[in-house]
Amino acid sequence: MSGEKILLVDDEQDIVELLEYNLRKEGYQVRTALNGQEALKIASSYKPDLVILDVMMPVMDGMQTCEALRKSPNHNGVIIAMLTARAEDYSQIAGFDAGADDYITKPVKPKVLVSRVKALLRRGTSVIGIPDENLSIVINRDKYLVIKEGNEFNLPKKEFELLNLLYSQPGSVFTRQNILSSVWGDEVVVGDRTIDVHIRKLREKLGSEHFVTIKGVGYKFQH
Amino acid sequence: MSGEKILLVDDEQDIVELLEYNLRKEGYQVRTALNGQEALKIASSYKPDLVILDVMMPVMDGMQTCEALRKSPNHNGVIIAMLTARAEDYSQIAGFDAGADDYITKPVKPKVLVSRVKALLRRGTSVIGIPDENLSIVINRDKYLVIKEGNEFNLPKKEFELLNLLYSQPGSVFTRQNILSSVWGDEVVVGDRTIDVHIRKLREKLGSEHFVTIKGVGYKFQH
DNA sequence: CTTATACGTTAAGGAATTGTTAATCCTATC
DNA sequence: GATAGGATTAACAATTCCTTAACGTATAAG
Repeated sequence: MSGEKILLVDDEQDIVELLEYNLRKEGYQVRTALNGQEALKIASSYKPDLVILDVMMPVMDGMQTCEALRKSPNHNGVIIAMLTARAEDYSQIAGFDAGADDYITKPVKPKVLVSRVKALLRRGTSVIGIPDENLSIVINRDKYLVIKEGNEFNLPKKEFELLNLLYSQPGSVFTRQNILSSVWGDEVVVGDRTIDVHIRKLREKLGSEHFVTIKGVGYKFQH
Repeated sequence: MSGEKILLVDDEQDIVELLEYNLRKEGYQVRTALNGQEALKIASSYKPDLVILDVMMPVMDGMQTCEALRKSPNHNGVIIAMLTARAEDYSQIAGFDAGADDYITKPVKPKVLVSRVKALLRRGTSVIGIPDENLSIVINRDKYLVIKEGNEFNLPKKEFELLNLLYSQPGSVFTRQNILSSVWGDEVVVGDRTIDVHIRKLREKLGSEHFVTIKGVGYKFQH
């Protein structure tokens, strides 16, 4: 048994206990949280492989939590499963769009959940990368900080978000369209050269070797 | 649009057509089969990235097909989603035990299926990135990279897309017409020598042994 | 051998995309 | 409402890449 780490987040104590018991029985490490805020706090030190998130929660709901996790570079590659009582389409789609990997409807029987978890982790483990070692550039999203070779930088908002996006999947190309909708949002219209100018500033501050242009396609970050 | 290959297997013609239409609209390549036996036959040449399998089918059901696919070394890493009208637990578990990656209950609305497919492939593509040792040339579409004997190449857009097309079905011949409409699009008109020049550049960079001319017909890629 | 047809090669021009700079427009904060 | 830092734009430069034209080569048919 591999003992992958699972973070289980639901505001209903009964459900949490039931599912926790069943997951532990299968050999997983389990920690729990009662809302999204608590979940994020735990996740930052616990580094779970899989997060099971209830959609309906007080304080911070599953969707918000999911987005927060996806945006955080500390949780790169984490698998997220959403748990909800509502089987309606729009909520499923919203869940996936927030970056969830799976969507499980409540009530869920323990055996079913365990099966689902197994399937997710089976796929996931091959993805989970080698831990980052001496990376020259590190992002601290909480503090809105970039650390390059020990020196801290304070980037302006847009630059930071652009960096954060590219950094979230180092090596992968983001199209201009991707970048626009992630950093600027779909409704905003900005000129053609706006992205370039921000890229330029990042190159100036962090070194142009990290930002690769794929002409006609987009940009990517590399360490 | 990435154009991953999906094999859709269901014995109900109506459902197949509906889902096929919706998946194609999202830019996926789709082929269909009406039972498991047919599915295996198609899969062996088509090499799908994702197989969507109905559980209840004549001739060879989804479970058997799933197991067969998992056992076959030709379909290493393929993602399998099961589709069934029954939401009961035991069938879900049986499905997962046969090695399915996801489980979708019918009736499924097209939008929901598409979301599910996206989530599955999102996770899947990052797995595909691990180079297959035996292959001298590997394409990583996310990173817009070609890896030849461990060395990474950054190809210009058109060259990359041409390679990507030929590479999608190694050994199969693509006619000039095929190539033009896939890489350049149907409305664009380009001169007679344009394709040749791009092929030449690919041969220069990756070795001419990989690009075979079939005179009067077209080109094919071979490892 | 000649001719026709399809593909190969090369280099140059132009088209398209991106880089750069500086000025201007915002927006939050005092 | 003044100010400062950030965001955006416009104009132009630079670069890369795509396409083409012209010519070369190969193969098969008459």
